[in-house]
Amino acid sequence: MNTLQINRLRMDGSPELAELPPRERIMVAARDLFYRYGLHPVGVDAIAETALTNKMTLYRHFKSKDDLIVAYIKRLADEGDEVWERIISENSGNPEKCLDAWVDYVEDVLTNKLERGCAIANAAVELDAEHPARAVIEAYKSRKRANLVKLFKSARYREPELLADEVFLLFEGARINIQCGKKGPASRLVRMLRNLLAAAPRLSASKVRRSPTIA
Amino acid sequence: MNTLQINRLRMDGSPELAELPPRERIMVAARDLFYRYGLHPVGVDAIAETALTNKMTLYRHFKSKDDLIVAYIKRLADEGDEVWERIISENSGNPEKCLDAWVDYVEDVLTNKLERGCAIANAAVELDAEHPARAVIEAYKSRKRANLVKLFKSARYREPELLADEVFLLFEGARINIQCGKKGPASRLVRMLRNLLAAAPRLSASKVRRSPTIA
DNA sequence: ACGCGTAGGTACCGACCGGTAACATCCTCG
DNA sequence: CGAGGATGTTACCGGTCGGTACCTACGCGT
Repeated sequence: MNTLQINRLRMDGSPELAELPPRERIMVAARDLFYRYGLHPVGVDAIAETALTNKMTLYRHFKSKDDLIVAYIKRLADEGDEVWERIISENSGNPEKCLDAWVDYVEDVLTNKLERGCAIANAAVELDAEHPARAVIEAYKSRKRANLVKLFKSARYREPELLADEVFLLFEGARINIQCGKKGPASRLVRMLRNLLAAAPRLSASKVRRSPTIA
Repeated sequence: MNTLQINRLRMDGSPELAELPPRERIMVAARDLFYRYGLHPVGVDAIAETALTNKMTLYRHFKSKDDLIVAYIKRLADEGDEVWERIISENSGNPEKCLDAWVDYVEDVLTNKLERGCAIANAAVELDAEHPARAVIEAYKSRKRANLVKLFKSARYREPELLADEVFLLFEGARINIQCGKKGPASRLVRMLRNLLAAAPRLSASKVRRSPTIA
């Protein structure tokens, strides 16, 4: 369709893109197009054009479209990890602040007008069971869940594993459900999350010498 | 014996598939292929062939692939509604039994070896915002959530809307997350669900004359 | 000045896809 | 029996897709 035109409009306003090295431009373009339109509908030509280059250059940096998809997923996973690390470091590992910051982040994600679900989960829906990107996806998702467990432990929740499962599934559910209507349960997740985290039972802090940190 | 298994049996030996009318054969084939491989990767030729017919007959019953996709989604939605109605009717609208039966159904779904998430949610991931099937999808998902609210109300939960949102998102999250690894939080959803439903506060039953029913 | 690696541009290939035309066949019902 | 409608079969069209060959042009270090 007019995929290219729509996207070129949006990319025009970014003067920095033209100054990035070709491989990076391709990554940026792929990230944008794959997320907005899905993996299958977006062709390599469209990515190359959006990246202000051509298909040949794309194939000099990625040996196939599948290879580019793997790189795309890895990039997403890296960015997700960075977001988490930033949340931890910006709050000096203080569990309460981290919790608040993470919920704020969730709120940001869910209220984003362009939200179309978790790009990684969406990719999992589109990719068949044998695709090399699946390993990256599974590792990432289990890492995310482990991060929550660690945070809940440091916040001294009584059942950090259970709480992590719950919070994780709620978030995942919200991100998939938002694609089935913006006014559904997803729009109420943040409130649920704050209530849940406030109400979940914790260990008493009486025996703690110093305030625990997650980092 | 849930619907998935029933349907898989129908596909496996496919003894009766050959005796179905062409349009129905196409619907069965589309249902199987679309779910297993996604909307985009499955071509109309493949569907026709699986349906023991050809592309021409397919196009005599559906004016386009998109039209077939809409019919596919509608069929899924109808089947989902039927599952719910069966749960209600088979338990005579008794809220407690309905709750148990629904959780059992969830367990069936999540432990099915072929589980690849909610077919309707997966379709939402693959379809762009203007696709005619989206209306069907949104209506279905909001109906599912409404069903839960009604059930929780009749079971006299204190906050049926909140609980419905929570349970709904947990289930949705589990079905998407199972595609990112079978050993993740999704595998523990059923236990979470039973605990949640057992622990959630209810209204006292003192003033109730007769046992309430959902139907 | 030179050479070399990287990038841009164009043209092309074979495969596949959604969709259609035209025709043969079969079943049913009058 | 005969006619009409639904189905099967083949071939085809135009477009797109992933991927490649080939050549040019620029930049950079020596």
